[in-house]
Amino acid sequence: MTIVRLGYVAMSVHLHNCSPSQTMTFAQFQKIKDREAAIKKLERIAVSNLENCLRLLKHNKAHDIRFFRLSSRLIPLANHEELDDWNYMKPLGDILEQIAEFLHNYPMRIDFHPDHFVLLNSPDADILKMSIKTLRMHEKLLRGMQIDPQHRCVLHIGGGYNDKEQALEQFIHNWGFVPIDLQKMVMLENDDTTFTLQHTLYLCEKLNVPLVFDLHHHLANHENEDWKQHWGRIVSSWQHSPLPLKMHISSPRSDQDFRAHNDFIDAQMFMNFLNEIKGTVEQIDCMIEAKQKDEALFRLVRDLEGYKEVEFIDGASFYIR
DNA sequence: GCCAGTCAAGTCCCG
DNA sequence: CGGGACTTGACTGGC
Repeated sequence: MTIVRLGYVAMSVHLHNCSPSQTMTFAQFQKIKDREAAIKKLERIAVSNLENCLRLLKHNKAHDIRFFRLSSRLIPLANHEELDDWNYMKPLGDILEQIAEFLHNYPMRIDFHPDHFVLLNSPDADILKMSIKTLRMHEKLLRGMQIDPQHRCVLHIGGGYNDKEQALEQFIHNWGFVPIDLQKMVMLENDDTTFTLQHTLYLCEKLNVPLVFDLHHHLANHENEDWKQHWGRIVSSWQHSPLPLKMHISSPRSDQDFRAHNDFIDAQMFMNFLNEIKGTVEQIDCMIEAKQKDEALFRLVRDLEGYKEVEFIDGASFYIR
């Protein structure tokens, strides 16, 4: 028997005017002559994004959802080199406190997936530096929400740079330059174009990092490997984590456009997977990555109600026997 | 009010 | 080596 908990990504198709990713580009920023006023505008956007996050968390509570990925675009231009003097955390104290209080009363697994330009294996020192800076922003936000930062940021390994083996070694080299507290935040995910499950396992085992298995990516990018042969290693990568094993679940948009995310999740595909792994872990948290966001989660729940081996605990988690 | 184009970022592909 | 595609959601500008 295994407990399965479902989550979704960053925004809701049901909540209107509730984007947690409102933004301002650097070009727009520069057009505002009064720099102080421009920074004030950035701060208003960031506060609004976090207020919308709180609305989303309340929406999650109303639907029993206890697993959620926050947008990584909460603070526009937070890491821009021209805004180094801006203390972006200063105006966020109050709203972060409100989120912390909400999460204290309704515990939820919160994590981040920093954008794909956070590259810890870059051979370019400036890109590595910027990546570490972005991880630091995530760490500050987690602290502000009073969330233990351990294993909250899922990253891809990074670029292939014409030599994957070398690129993996570069990751290990660069890891030494990542502060220990930021190392602890990281989880690694197999990607759909470059680094396969085996590549990712190699790094995860070497660096003691949990592996977030993305089944869809694996199907799009593998070298004759069967994920089932490696499942035990995936589970083991979580043995020192305070959090349950985490996965990404998505369905292909079409055979022609296989890598793109579908609006919804194919329930039969998901059940086939769960039937393979049930009993191997106590609990598994599945992040639903679908274009229709929370609606895809709700539809999946409805579809799963038809399976006899599924017994629902609440609106977003169930036992599978 | 809608649709097409633009904006961020770094990688990768093509010529 | 340079330009364009890729990806994603938000936003801007034209009509």
